[in-house]
Amino acid sequence: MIDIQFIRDNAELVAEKSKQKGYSVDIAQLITKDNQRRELLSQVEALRQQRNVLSNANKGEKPTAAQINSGKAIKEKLSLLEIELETIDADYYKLLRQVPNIPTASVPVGSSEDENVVIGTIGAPTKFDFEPKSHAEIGETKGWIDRDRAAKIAGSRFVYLKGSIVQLQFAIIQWVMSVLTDEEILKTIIEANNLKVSAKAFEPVLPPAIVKTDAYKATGRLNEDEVTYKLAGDDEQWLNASAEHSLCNMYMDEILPADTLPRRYIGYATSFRREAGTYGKDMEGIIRLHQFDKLEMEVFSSPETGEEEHKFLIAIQAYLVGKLGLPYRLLQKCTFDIGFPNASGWDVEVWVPSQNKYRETHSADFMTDYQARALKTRVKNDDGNIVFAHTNDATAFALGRIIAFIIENYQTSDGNVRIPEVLKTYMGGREIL
RNA sequence: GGAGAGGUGGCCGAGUGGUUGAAGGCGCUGCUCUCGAAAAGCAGUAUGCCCUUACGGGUAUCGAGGGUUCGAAUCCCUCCUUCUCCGCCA
Repeated sequence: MIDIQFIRDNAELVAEKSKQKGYSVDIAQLITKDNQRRELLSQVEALRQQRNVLSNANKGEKPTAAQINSGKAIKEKLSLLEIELETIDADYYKLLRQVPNIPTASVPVGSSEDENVVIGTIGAPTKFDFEPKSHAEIGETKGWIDRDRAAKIAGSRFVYLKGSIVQLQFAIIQWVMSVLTDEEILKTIIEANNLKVSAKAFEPVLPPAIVKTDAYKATGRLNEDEVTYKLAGDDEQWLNASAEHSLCNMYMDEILPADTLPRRYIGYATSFRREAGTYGKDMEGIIRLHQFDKLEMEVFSSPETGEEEHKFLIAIQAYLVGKLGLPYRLLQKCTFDIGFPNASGWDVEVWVPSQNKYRETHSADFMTDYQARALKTRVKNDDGNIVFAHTNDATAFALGRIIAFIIENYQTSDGNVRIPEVLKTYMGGREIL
């Protein structure tokens, strides 16, 4: 949610920025409801005051009939106004929640994903002196990916992953954990990118794979129609569509002392997505499945360091992909593409030989205080002031997809796949998958 | 899954219908005392929202939501959750 006071003071700006993100919001209507709400609220509170005065007047003694009658009169008036307030409240919050976050100044304005800006291209597209195969082809030949039997057991868009690539997945996990918990490595990334953040290590987390409705809604990421699976029965519970969805709400309704920030987490979770309406090349192999494993970074920080943490997470993503030896490019997403709760968003796209183009593997999302306001995650400063925290999340690796792209970029003419240098120690020193 | 007992402020803990936003203790902050510290004494110490330039005032919150009542932390209902025992299991 956005600060209502900010909307009152900057109605036109908010309307304009919402439009740039591709959302139409009736700010005028929101302001009207806000005024009505406050008017009614003061009436209700005045009545409640009368009620409190009356009931405090004769503590310990029996009230007179007259007192009871006037109490009853207040109660009747109050209940009518309270119902009215409830209705306006609902309208007000519904409108308020429709207002997306305001992009930061550096976000390019654009009206489609074509207007995302390529900030840098690192490494050249992999060259082969043979016709490269798709990861799906290689995976099937090697017996690494079995979609047919998974379809029989689980349905479409599930797989059995088998053999070496399973070990590869665990090698990636081990490597990422070792990088993100090593303050010396973090320091080198910070210095190389001229960032003003602490080198505090990330804490590894295995978060719940299931999220309750209220907690999920507060993240702003619950998408019932296209993404999120609801558990059967009466339980108000959903399957996690990303580790982020049970990480970002970890401190829901809490106030964090400023000197404990930033709090950085590296979460690992199996993620589930409906993927309604997707089609085409991405359906091949393991690029887009209903179930995949993901390493996700999440950072809670003070407002002062939120944007710098965002840059830090992007720098870490670049470090990780670079160390893996994959050709990639860095994309700053335009206003249209950054997403509803985002103030800024960047993607990493890795070169995919079989598709002859770069495909998204990572995204970094900076929410300013937008998500924290809905979650009521706050920071208590040393001077006692309380403000909303800033939240950042960023992919460390979406494992299915990154494995697919490693396979494609590291394939050899004899049909094998080399193991990236940084992962060899986690694969028993082997050279070939 | 079954049975029982709980959920009160940063923490412990009192409180079963009327100055209880909440005793008392701990912790924390400030002041007094001291060369300094400790001890002691005094004062302060939750969060949201509304009004207010400010000082301040109002209102709500005792796990969450609803109900009863002139009046609810206290009574009733539903849900969530913690602990203990049993069952089952990795």
